[in-house]
Amino acid sequence: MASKQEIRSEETKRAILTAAADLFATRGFDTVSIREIAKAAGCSHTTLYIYFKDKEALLHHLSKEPLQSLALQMEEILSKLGQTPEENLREISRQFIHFCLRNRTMYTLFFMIKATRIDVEEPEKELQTLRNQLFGLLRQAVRRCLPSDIEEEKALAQARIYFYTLHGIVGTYTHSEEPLDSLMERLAPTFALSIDVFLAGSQKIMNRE
Amino acid sequence: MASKQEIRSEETKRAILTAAADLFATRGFDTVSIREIAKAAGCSHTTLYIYFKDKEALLHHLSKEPLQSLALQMEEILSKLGQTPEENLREISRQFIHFCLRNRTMYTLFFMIKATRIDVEEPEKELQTLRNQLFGLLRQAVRRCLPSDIEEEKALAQARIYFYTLHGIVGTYTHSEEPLDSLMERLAPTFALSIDVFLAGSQKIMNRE
Amino acid sequence: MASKQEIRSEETKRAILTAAADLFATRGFDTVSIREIAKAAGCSHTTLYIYFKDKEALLHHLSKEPLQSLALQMEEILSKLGQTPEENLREISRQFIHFCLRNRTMYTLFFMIKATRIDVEEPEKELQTLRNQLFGLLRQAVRRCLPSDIEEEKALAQARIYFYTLHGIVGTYTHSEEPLDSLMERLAPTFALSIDVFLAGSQKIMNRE
Amino acid sequence: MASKQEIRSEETKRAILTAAADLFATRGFDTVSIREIAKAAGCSHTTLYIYFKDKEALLHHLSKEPLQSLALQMEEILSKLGQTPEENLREISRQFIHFCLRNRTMYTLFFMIKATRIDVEEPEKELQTLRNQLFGLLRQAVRRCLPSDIEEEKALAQARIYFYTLHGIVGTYTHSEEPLDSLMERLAPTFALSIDVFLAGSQKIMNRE
DNA sequence: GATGAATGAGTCTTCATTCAT
DNA sequence: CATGAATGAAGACTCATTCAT
Repeated sequence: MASKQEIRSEETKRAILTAAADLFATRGFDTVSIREIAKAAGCSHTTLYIYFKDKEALLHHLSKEPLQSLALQMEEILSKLGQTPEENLREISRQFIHFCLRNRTMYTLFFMIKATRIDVEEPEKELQTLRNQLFGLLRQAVRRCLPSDIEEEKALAQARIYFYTLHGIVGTYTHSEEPLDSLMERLAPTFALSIDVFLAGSQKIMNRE
Repeated sequence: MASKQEIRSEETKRAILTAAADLFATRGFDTVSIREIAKAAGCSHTTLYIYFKDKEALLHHLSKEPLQSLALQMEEILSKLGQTPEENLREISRQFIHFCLRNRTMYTLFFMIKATRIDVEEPEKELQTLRNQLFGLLRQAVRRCLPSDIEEEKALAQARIYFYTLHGIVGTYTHSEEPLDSLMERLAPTFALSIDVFLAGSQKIMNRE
Repeated sequence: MASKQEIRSEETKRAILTAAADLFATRGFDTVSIREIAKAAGCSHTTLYIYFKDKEALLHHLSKEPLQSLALQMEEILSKLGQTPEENLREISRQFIHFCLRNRTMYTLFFMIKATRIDVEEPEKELQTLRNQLFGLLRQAVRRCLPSDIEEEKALAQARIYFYTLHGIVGTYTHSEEPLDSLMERLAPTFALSIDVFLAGSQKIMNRE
Repeated sequence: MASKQEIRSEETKRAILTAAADLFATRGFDTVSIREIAKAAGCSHTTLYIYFKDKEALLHHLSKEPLQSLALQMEEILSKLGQTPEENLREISRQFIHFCLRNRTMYTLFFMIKATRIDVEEPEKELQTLRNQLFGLLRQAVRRCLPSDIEEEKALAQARIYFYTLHGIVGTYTHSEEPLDSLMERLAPTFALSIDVFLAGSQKIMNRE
């Protein structure tokens, strides 16, 4: 069905994406040149421009898919029945952290990139939307672990604190050279503990007031 | 004692450092060009090379002093009498966060730069040492808030969790364009709350076990 | 006779030529890329190479036809009976100017391109020949308006002067963005006047001597 | 007085300008690359950017001076006493043609460049002004040769026709490879004759009406 | 006959850095 | 001590063109 050409094309595109993901992840967006990506992908740098209008277009393409699948997974977890909200938050956190560490640059790009500029075009807007969606989901997960009668303001503060924890964890290891598996094995308990500490502290303080 | 020349020389050097600090802080290390620094410092770009071997050397030089003074301040706080360990940790956290947000680029450079590579020369080693020292102080401050009989391993985990919170806070706002003052006014309570949540959660969990 | 394939092929070729003529005329030879032409012609850019060796080959091909038809028209006018030589020259001038302004790029290419280099291949030679033919016709038209007994040298000088006028008119408006129709409406009288001035002046001077 | 450095700098700048003028003149603005200019000037292409912000800046710089001096010369001639208007126009024409052929690209650039766009910045405006000034001077010179009581409209038409002649002359030989001197020697009489034809014709027609 | 894939040469431009003064 | 001059390496990107299908 798919002609040889189409296959080859698909391969090249995939090679570029893989190479770019890899390089962006290890070295950051700005530092990596298009020629490097091309070389890593085993093609000429001009070929890159056939598939992606821009270095930035490449980035957007690269980020959209994983982020969407992450959002999907998160929604799934959120809608699981038979879990306490706390278990739910733990699972969602675990998964979020794992995702971010597996897609290191993505992380930098998704969460640290300068907040929405107004003059940005479509593709960037799309990303921004996805980002907001993800944050919304996390916030929801946190909200459920808090007493339902607290003020919205306070819930927001707790969500922020939770984000700090996530961001802190991910940020700490984003630039580490340790492979993902070894990292997770070594620190997964600590990450889990982080969430537990947050939950315990958060609930104690909410009740205290 | 200091000849006129020496004074002038010192002035130029200082001008360069000030300009560089300013520019790095507002626009980031990579984005700022050496010529810009020189222009801002009111001297030729070649002059820069008289005082600093490198753009990077400039950065190292730039970071040393503030970091040292930070360490000093932290030590001071740590050695304060008449404070509970918790009050102590709150104060030290406040100060650390403030410092990091005031020296945004510095922060990125000090804390996110790839952990000590072996092939690195002197100046970077020095930074690394400072960095370790700072982390040691923070760790101490956390340790004091925990029951004194817990295993070292567990204390370390709590210190890590505390770091995550700090790193998360700082990382979240490092790239924000909001001026420091407005930022602090708006979020200082949330930052404080973060520490409280950590403390409450940490202690609850330590006792539970 | 012509198979379906041949017809289709012919259509594609025509589409390319039309598109190219259009683009060259409105935007100039250098500015237009081969991919643009292909897109405008509704085919792949590689297809272009089937029909034309080169971007330049395309141009030559493109110029040949209109130039030939121009030559034809000019010959027709020249052979008209019942016109004074002056009326003849006026008509031929009008037509020449109109042609040149309708085919702006062509003009640049036909009349301003560096005179025959020796190392040039066939197609360019052909163009050169056409060009010479056209000039010959114009020269003839001028010659007829002059006293028949003047030296050849002097007639040549007058022909040159006439060319200058034509070239000047066309050159002045070749790069104008004004549409052909509006341009002609606005300036046709001036163009006609130019020829009249030339004729009047030329004859006065020829007689004076 | 001028330090060695300043001299060298001046030399380089001059070399660049000379090379650029040369290349632009022979090959046109768009076709010439900055690297070529640099190579011809015997310096690195980056050096070029020290002296000129842009390829276009280079062009503007290149054009300003000669155009100004041309304007000056023309004004001088215009204000000469003891000449008939006709002699005046002849002299001014001679000089204008000579200038344009000596500064071939300049010519293309000054007279054929797309008429004032509104969004253009300072330097281009300056050029535009100069250009207009030159045209004004020529127009004046023509005006004086015409009966003083004719309508402005008609005078303008004559000025246009005169421009066509000039433009035609210059345009015809701009791309010629013949050296200026030989060219002038060969054709100066024809050029002079062109003006005479224009004058004779123009006056005859003006009187006839 | 027609096409998508791929490329190398080339465009302008910026930057950190060195050298002679 | 300080500087202007000059450079090479590198950046993103475009284009005409060829090859295998």
